[in-house]
Amino acid sequence: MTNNIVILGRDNNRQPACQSCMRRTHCPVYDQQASNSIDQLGKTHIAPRNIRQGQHVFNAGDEFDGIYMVRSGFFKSYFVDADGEIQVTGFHFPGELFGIDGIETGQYNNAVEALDTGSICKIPFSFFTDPQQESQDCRQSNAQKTRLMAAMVRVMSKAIARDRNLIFALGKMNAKRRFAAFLVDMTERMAQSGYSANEIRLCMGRIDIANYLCLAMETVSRLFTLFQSMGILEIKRRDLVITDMKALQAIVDGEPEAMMLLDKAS
Amino acid sequence: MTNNIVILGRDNNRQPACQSCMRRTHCPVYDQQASNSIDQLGKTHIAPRNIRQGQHVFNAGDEFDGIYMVRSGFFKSYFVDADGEIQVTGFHFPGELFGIDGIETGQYNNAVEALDTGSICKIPFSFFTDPQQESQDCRQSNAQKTRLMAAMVRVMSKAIARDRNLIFALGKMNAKRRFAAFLVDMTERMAQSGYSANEIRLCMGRIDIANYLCLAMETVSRLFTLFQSMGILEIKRRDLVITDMKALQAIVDGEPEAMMLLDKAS
DNA sequence: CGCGTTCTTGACTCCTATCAAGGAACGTGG
DNA sequence: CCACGTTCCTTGATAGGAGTCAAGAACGCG
Repeated sequence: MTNNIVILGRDNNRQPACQSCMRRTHCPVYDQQASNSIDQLGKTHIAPRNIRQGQHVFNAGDEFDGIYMVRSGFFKSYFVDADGEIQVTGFHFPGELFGIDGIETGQYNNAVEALDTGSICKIPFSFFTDPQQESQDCRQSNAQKTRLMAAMVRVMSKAIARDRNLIFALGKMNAKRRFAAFLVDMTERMAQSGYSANEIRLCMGRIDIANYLCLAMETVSRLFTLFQSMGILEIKRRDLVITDMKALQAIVDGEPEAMMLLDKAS
Repeated sequence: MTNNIVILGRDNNRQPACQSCMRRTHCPVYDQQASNSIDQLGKTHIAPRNIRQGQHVFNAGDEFDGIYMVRSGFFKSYFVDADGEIQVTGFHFPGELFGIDGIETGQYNNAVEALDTGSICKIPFSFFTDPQQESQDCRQSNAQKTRLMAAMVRVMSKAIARDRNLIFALGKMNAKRRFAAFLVDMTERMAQSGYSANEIRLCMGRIDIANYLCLAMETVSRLFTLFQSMGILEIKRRDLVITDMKALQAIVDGEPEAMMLLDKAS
């Protein structure tokens, strides 16, 4: 059951998976400028892997051996603290990368679990450390290594920026604002992944949302109800429609009028 | 007043600053294996700069042009949010690096301010992007670039790990535990910087501590008093002596007995 | 010494967690 | 198709932790 790797497009000998990948524009390996080296990469290394709901891409403590890209489906990262409690550290949408943490320690710090059926690509660590094996020419190797390293720095930089936002949210925002910020983040990233921004199906349950935002599940539920009563959104189980994005953004920005309205509605 | 750059050791023509730097073992530029290339670096680029209390190393929004190492003194990072409120994002001790954030956006996201008089080294961004200018040989250039990139990845990785800890602290710890974790972190890093671990002089005021931990200043003050009444520490203004490190660690770990004692003492 | 800054302490309020119960959706098996 | 159990979600009542407001104390500096 653990070995469910499927190499798409191999049986019928089509072009390598990378060429036809919907997410190639976001991929640090795929380079539009130099498509022939990519062919080689695509053929030799990048094989999508299908994952079913609840299955783990990797567990915390597993040896670090590359970063991953989401081709389809939704994933969550979490770790288990000393007390044995789960802490959700992020959600991953199609086109996004994960698994960069732990490059320093040599093992992943988080577990990553599929929220529904999806598929992912692994970019092996060897791509970053010894791209020489792909090309013996020093100059070309150098360029490629630099490009991949730059990609990695970009991923880490984004991770840092995202973490900083979360720190700010956890520390300085109250529950309402934090929740609003979460919704805006979700809609923006859904839109970036090619979905509708206003009408989305949340891929995670209330418990995961609450855990991620460091709130009680009941609080999250109440906030959905409150926002709905204010005409900001419509929620039915996991189906979400944002009806007043402007108001939502005003809450995120902490605009006094918006907060007043919120307090009155409570 | 802004141009207070001092190039140490230039007037009397001694060996380059890097060679005699107390913090060279922590420096990503200084490489024990290849000292001759370092000589070159030290002579051409790395010049310590003195900073007085309250002065800024850089401001948020300044163009990113390198990362910094603390040679002496203490610094704090902070940014100003949309509401105009300050958020302290970290403290920097001798031997530590800062300024890595914003490499992606091309400008620093945080301002960094000296908490007392100190000195810093800037490692110019060009070191990371074009080390060719240091050596024309492709192979050597490649090796050097890889080393520096690896160093940068290491710094970013550490920043991510530190941020994750803070996220966990903000989200899942109550004020007492968070405060205890802060004290442990401070003592550990002071020890790493070569100071005593038990007896330290806090380089920042209550307001900065409170802001960093996302607590009210009054709460921080009360916690000092509480911990002192329990015999865990002695505090007099900014002079701190940890008298029971074991108990402090027990609070950080959230051990039930320790928390019980805390609640009773409140 | 007087003044401003920094820190401490007290009283009170409010936000959010917790505890508890009920309701709605979903899968499964009869 | 319905009964059933399970999971997920909602809603209400209560309590506690940390923030806020306010006043006073200690320290440093001119």
